[in-house]
Amino acid sequence: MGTPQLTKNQSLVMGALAHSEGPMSAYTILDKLRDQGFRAPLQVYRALDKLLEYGLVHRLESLNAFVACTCPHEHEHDHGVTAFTICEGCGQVTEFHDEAIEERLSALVRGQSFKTEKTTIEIRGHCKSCA
Amino acid sequence: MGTPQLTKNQSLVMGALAHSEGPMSAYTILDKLRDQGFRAPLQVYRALDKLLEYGLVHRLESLNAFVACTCPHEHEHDHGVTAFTICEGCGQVTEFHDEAIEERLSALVRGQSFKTEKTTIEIRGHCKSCA
DNA sequence: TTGCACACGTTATAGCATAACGCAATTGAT
DNA sequence: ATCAATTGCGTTATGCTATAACGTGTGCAA
Ligand SMILES: [Zn+2]
Ligand SMILES: [Zn+2]
Ligand SMILES: [Zn+2]
Ligand SMILES: [Zn+2]
Repeated sequence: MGTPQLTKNQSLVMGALAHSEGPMSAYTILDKLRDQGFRAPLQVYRALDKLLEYGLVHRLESLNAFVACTCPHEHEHDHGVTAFTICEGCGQVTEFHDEAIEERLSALVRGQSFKTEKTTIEIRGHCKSCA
Repeated sequence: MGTPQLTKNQSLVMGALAHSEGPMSAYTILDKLRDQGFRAPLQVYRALDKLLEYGLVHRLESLNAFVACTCPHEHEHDHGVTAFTICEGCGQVTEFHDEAIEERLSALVRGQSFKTEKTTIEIRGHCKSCA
């Protein structure tokens, strides 16, 4: 299955994230959308749940925040393991993917007979400009 | 250098984590330590900050929880990148380290001229018993 | 003695996330 | 068409996670 038509709330949240420079918390999104009628956190969280499910948005666990997916290709397939660099200086987040890491992690985890459902890789530090 | 003598609060928090089967949130730790005189979250968070700094404890970003480090060796050196498998069924957390992943990530990040300060790798899924 | 660093205690507040209720619109049988 | 199931939506209330800001006491060095 691909991505279904987004509902109004989902589109608004997606738009807010897509036009944002960096990651946003759910409450920041809420504040951005008050003028479009948003009143309560659940409106944001429910939209985010769907967008995460569709793979249009990623959650940054170490930030309790969300970013629009920056994958170039269409979102009609699982894009395996996603990793992020997160600059503590300017807040810039860069998404990247790597087969080698994915396979190495997969092998290690197989050794534990562990069944992976979701992998989080987040690298905090400073980007080139903020070094 | 190395790990200084722990204060009373730090020892209590460390003990609670070391004797726990799985990860604990700061508030769960607080509840476990009420009988030893803990009254407020900050008592826990301040101790955790130090224990994290000394490398005796790890924070699980995807759980907002903490675990005692299970590294076999002494804690007198940085143990590079730490990764975890986290079972959604039984809560079991397994810490592991891998040079190959560390170097691959390091190379990828160097390509962005990014300076790493902290790396988070957490794999959620189900362990052998909970498959 | 004075100043500093550090741990500690307490109260209050900020920030993140979900439970539980009810309603409305959609879909897809029967 | 009708009914049931699903899904999205709005609202209120609540719970969980983390830190700000203040003051105290202790140990140690200048
Ligand atoms: Zn992506
Ligand atoms: Zn930067
Ligand atoms: Zn460790
Ligand atoms: Zn398990």
